Amino acid sequence: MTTGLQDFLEDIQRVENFEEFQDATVKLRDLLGIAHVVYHWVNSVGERFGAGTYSSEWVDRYLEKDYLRMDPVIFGCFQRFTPVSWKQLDWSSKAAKAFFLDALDYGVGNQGYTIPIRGPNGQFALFTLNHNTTDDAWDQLIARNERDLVVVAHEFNKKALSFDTQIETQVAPSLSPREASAITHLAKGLNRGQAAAEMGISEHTLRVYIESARHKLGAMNTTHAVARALSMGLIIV
Amino acid sequence: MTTGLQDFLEDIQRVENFEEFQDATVKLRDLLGIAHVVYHWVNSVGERFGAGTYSSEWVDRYLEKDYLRMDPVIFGCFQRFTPVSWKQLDWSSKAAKAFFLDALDYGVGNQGYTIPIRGPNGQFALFTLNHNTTDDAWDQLIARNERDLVVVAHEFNKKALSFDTQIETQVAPSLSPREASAITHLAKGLNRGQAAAEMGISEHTLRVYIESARHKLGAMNTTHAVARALSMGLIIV
DNA sequence: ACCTACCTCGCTATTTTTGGGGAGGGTAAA
DNA sequence: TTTACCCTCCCCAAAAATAGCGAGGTAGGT
Repeated sequence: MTTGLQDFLEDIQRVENFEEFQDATVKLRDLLGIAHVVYHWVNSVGERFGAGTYSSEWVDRYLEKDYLRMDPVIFGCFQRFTPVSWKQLDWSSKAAKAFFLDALDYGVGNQGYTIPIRGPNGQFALFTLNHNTTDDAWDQLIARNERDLVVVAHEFNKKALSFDTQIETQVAPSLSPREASAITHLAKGLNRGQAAAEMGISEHTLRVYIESARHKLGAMNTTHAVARALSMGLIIV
Repeated sequence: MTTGLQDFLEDIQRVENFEEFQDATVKLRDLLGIAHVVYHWVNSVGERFGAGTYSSEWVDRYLEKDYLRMDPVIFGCFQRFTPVSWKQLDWSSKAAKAFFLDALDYGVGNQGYTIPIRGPNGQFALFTLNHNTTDDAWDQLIARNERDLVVVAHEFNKKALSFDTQIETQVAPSLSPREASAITHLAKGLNRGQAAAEMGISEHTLRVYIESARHKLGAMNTTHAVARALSMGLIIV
């Protein structure tokens, strides 16, 4: 490691509660000499957990305005695995522009670098660095720390997972092989008749699988069941 | 870095074609002194790309038997972000046991460590180390290299992405805001009436959004559209 | 031996979704 | 200015999915 990030990793591993987790984001921010460091996640039922150096006003506003659904950072990272610099993202929509200006108003810097993270049961988390500086300066900072930051992000996520017992308790229901196939075929776009033919069973039987899968998944209808199975990683389309 | 993995990272970055990519897996295997190193991915349309040291017989058999759909490694990693040792996975089902024995027959070692990777457009890739040894020896090897391996896996994935131009060309269709909301509500389990009420529009209008989203996504029905939108990361439930 | 979970098949009636066809007004880029 | 895409609303008939009831057999674990 080229910077003090190696030592910082040891620090993260010693973190034992939320306050220390929060402190770690502050420490990393100061270590890198930037404006903000933020870790936050959204799980499959929309619950949230986050820590970071954004002002609480900005966090509140973000939640209040449901920016989650128009934030290009969220959107872009949801589609990638690789870390992104914010300027690579698509800010062309009206909503995105308004969001960006609003963020600046609340003290968010113009440059950002976000590492997306995926976890169990559809966990989706982001680890973000933010600062107010020029493109060049930012690129250099990122290039210098790119590799280490991936590791740091992973360690943050590991810690966060260890806090939230819910992610353990909220265990994904297990589908039987036939249930999983049935749902998989539906997710591929087959209707019940086609799926039944594909599985070599009667449509009636297929329906029983769908129903029981629906109940296991706590879904209100087939579409919901497919969506839940997908985001819980129970099926692979 | 504690081993020669640092140097190996430089090697990966110099890789320029598939053969060199393949060679890199062999080199890493020898560097670590283990039986196998494998990188493979599955994208949202089920196409595959892989490189590694498994015998071609095993690869063929794996594809032929559609083990993809019962392999606990795939299944477990699909639900997690964190790397897993194979023995942490659930091998209790009949199918899983048979699969494991079959794998051993084809020269796959009893110990494994797999790092799941998520990419754009629902890309899902795995980076796997495999060996035939005791639990203790394996745990030690992993503990020694854990952190570096994450970085190595990322670099492999970055290279793989740079090869497959398809992942660039197969650009995810963009949904309009209303289309995205409509699909999101359906994915949450609302029916059309409820979704329309939620969005404050008539059910007829909602239907137009669903239809156009369906066409954009190339989906055969609503359930398919939701499934595609989800796996392409176009909506966040 | 019993219980549970899984797999398979059937019926009927109701509700929902889908596939066609329309129409008008707005915004934004070319 | 034209073109294109987005948002909004409407009707109708056919197809599909759902809710509710039923049945029986197999395999595994306590």
